[in-house]
Amino acid sequence: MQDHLIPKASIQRLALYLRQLEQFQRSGETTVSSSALGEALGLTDAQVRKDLTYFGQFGHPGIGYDVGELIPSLRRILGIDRTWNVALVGVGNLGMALLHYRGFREQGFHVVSVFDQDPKKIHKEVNGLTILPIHALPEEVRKRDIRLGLICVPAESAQDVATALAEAGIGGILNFAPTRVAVPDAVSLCSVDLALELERLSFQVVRHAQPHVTPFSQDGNAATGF
Amino acid sequence: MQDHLIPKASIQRLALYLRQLEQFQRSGETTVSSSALGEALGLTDAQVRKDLTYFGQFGHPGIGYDVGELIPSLRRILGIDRTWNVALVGVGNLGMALLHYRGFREQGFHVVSVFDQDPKKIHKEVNGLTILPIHALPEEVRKRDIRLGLICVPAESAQDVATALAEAGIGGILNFAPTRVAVPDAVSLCSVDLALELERLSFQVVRHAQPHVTPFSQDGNAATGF
DNA sequence: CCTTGTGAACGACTTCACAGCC
DNA sequence: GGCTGTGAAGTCGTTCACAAGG
Repeated sequence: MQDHLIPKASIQRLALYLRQLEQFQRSGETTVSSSALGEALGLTDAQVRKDLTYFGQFGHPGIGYDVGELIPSLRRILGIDRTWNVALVGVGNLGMALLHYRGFREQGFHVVSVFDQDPKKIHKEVNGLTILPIHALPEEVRKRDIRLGLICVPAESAQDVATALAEAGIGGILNFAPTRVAVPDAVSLCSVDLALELERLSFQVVRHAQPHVTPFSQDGNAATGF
Repeated sequence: MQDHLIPKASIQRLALYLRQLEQFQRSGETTVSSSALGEALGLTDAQVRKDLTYFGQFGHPGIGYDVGELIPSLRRILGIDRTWNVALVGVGNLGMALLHYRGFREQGFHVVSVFDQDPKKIHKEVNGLTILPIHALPEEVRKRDIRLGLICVPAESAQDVATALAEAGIGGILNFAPTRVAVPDAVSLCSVDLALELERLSFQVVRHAQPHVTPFSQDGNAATGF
């Protein structure tokens, strides 16, 4: 409804809260206060409360937040209360790694199709999946109900792949190629540039600098005064 | 000098500018205006100028920025006008991938030592490097002048590894484990949580939402009206 | 006592708009 | 005409501080 009044930064932190709540749950906590949650993540209590109230009224005054109640709520809001079928394009070093990475499947993201343009790789098997040529994308997306795509190709081909994914009707793209790609409005886009992260780290070290102590170079610094 | 007046967001964009400038250089451009640079990255011209002037006076009024002049300046500022020796801890799927990832070496980051705690892996060779036990860290760091560490272990061991790296005297850590780690002030920290990125993407798709069109889930959206 | 939820105050970042220079 | 560098204005996000509830 009033989506766009929600600060992007707050949205970014949602998944972070979920992570931490799951950790609290494993430790046997049944209830958590905004200050406990904030402290664990390097955020203020006010920040936590404000963020959460953008998405609903989850707290119980005098008590805090019920862990077993908040976790499913956040999962539903994030859209991960179900599984997502994912296509992976580019079976190089990085693509191969992501294909084997367990963290994705644990969160309900299933890589169900892999693509590459190298004729030497096409039709080979990796991790139980047959590598397909890019032109098979539209059909696979339809047949397997694929909603997300991972771009793991070199920078030069990233835009072409993004366009192909968009035309195949994908909903969102996670781009690992070290370049900016443009997509139609109907497609959501996130990017992770691994070398870029190291460069930022390098800068911090050179400056003897203080860090942002957070997932995603986002934020949530606490013990550090930059 | 007056480091901390520089917005963190501007610092984050520095490496982005460098990327784009290198692309312009490959296309044969010798000079670039703030608006051209901004457009390519989804930023306003004013933003670009303001960001760059935090670090020096690089522009030529009436002309723009000299590509061949700005690139080395940015590289020096970022601290990547030389190579960095890097230690990688955790040779699982992700660690293995990052070890083979060319993007790091291309930017001057050399993985020179790899560590794991699994006795079955120790002393095996990967990519020309012998896997060492964690307790060999301090000596390796000293002998090989290692300044940066990559944490590619599961969440449970991430904090221990971070502590070990810090104690070995490393300058900066790039954490890929899906958990928050604490480090002493003397150590810089960046984190990349791959599954978290997918969760954020999932949210955007579910909301039919608009994206941040940028590296690093940071920012720089342009053609998209969130 | 303990907590949450929230307007109001504050601070940080971005954009505007123009002076100065090529 | 072109462009950059920069104070001033504006916008956005965070923190404060307190009313209301357990």
